[in-house]
Amino acid sequence: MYKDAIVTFSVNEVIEHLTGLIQQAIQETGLYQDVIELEKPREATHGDYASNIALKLAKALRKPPRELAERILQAMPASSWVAKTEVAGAGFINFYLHAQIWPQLVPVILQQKQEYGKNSSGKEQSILVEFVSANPTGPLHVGHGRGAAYGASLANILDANGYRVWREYYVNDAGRQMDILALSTWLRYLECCGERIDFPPNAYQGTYVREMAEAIYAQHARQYWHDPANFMPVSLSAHTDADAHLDALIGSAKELLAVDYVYFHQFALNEQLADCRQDLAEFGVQFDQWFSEQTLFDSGLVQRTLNMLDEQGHLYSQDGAIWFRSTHFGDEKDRVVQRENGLFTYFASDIAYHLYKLERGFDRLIDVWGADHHGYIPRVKGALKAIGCDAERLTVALVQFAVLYRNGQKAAMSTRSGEFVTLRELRAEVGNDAARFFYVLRKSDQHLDFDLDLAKSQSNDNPVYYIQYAHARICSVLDQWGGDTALLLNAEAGLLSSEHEINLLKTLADYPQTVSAAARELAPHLVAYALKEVAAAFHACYNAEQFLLEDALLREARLAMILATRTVLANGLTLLGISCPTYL
RNA sequence: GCGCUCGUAGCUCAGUUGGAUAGAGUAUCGGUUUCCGAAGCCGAGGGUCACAGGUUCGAUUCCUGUCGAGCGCACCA
Repeated sequence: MYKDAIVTFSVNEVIEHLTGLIQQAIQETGLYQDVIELEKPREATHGDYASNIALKLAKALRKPPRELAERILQAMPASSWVAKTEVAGAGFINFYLHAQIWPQLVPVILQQKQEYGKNSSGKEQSILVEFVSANPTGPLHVGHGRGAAYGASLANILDANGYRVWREYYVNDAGRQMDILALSTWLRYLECCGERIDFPPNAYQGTYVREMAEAIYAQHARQYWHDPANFMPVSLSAHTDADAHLDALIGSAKELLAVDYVYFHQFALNEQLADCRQDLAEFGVQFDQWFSEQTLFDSGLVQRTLNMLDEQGHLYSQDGAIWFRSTHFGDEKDRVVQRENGLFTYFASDIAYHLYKLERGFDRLIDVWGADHHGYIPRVKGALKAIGCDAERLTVALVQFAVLYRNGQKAAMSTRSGEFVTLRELRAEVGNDAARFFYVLRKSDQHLDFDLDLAKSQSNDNPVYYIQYAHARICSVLDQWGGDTALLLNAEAGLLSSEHEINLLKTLADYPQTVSAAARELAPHLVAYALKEVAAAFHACYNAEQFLLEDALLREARLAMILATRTVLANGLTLLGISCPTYL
């Protein structure tokens, strides 16, 4: 019986117990309040938990809150968990718990191990998290890195909350940007052939394009050569529209190369996708599926989606294009789905993509987008509504771009110009762990100032080491002890009673609530902050108490406590995709 | 011009159904190791929560306005 009590002990239980006490007291006094709130006071001097119930009731009853609080307290049944109650401040009821309830948590954590902190609130609902989804037209940069770190951590957190999570990367392999990349590669290839090319300024400038061209030239020599005079008769002049010029070049390339154009297109796509995949894998970011935009066209789904919209009367023609009447669904203007030249817009395939996500049976969709796409939300949700889907099932999580600072100045970031810091460079400089942690330490919708010089020169000051150091310290102590950690499950945790010990145990007790809050708010940064709290409580305890004592009972109790601490640190770091080193 | 997101300590940021004396890191200053890892711990100073109104027992939090910042307003993705 005692054993059962141990196994189920949690903060949830404590909170339910306390709200139950309040509930009983309220009924006893003949009052009524449907929702009973319990909060953790900021100040330790305000108890372990506090209720504002009297303040809430005061308004309706037109009585002084302190007087109501006193009445409620009088009627409250006694509890073996509660050491003291008091009325404080404007009319708060503060609860002070017996410190001895917290050590009960230690064997719970030691038993649950990597399961500690998880819950089943997701009820096996399936949820698709789409993130990164950068165009495969060049290396990932540090802005993509933030979306990757956020999305991957979020997916892990949702998984820990009992959702069935599907991680997906949407590959934009069908659009104009890919054509520009294919063209860029071919032009660089012609340079390899010895031609002098007037390389368009709005084509991809990065050195990786040259590298692809060189690889193709090394393998196929002049097989794809064509005389530039045949397709670049006039260079770009002031009165020419740059985009039109680029499109004309793409058209010429397709005409001259014919099927060989597909080779360049595919080569560039495969190359960049492979690079991207490897980069993310090294960053600890894995996907269940890389979803090709092209397949939406090949399967006819885009056309079918537009037909659905058309049948409902949501499409119309104007100026030679076909428009979706998104203004009927909350958007500020109507949007083109098929251009005058017959090509579908990105929006058209995106509607099809979102429809298909729902058709695949996912209960919920989360899109992780760069915050610069926020204006895009109303039209996607509007389109879902228009084809009869529940747009509420889609949540768009916006991630602000990381703003880079180099030499105290904002660093330019443009894929086209090739002036950007890649994710790979960042990882090499500060390490995967520091990068992952730094990315999710901020609320995702906040701008992130990423000082490269600071990150590079003082990577040891990164807060991730504070947490990893706590983990390593524990490993070190347990290692010096040398005993069998499995035996610590039977330790007399009840011997833990010092202020530092209790404080540490409370941070461990809070961890499951953090995991569920992080899922509810789609906020991995909550986990990062909670881990800092755990580490801080541990470091303080470490400096105040000795672990490797002569007294076997107390020694094992404390070792059990730090083993539990290590478990929580490891569980949290794992959610954030950060390693748990045994030494630093 | 319109829309979205923001404005918290010198700096970078937490603070979530509105709660008590607004917190942490960093930087600055002062302590701390014959002892399990000092990448640690303990302490000090540092604030008109951009500004002005409003809602109420109570506002950093909700509403309105002003100022300031970023982003968006394509037959690009």
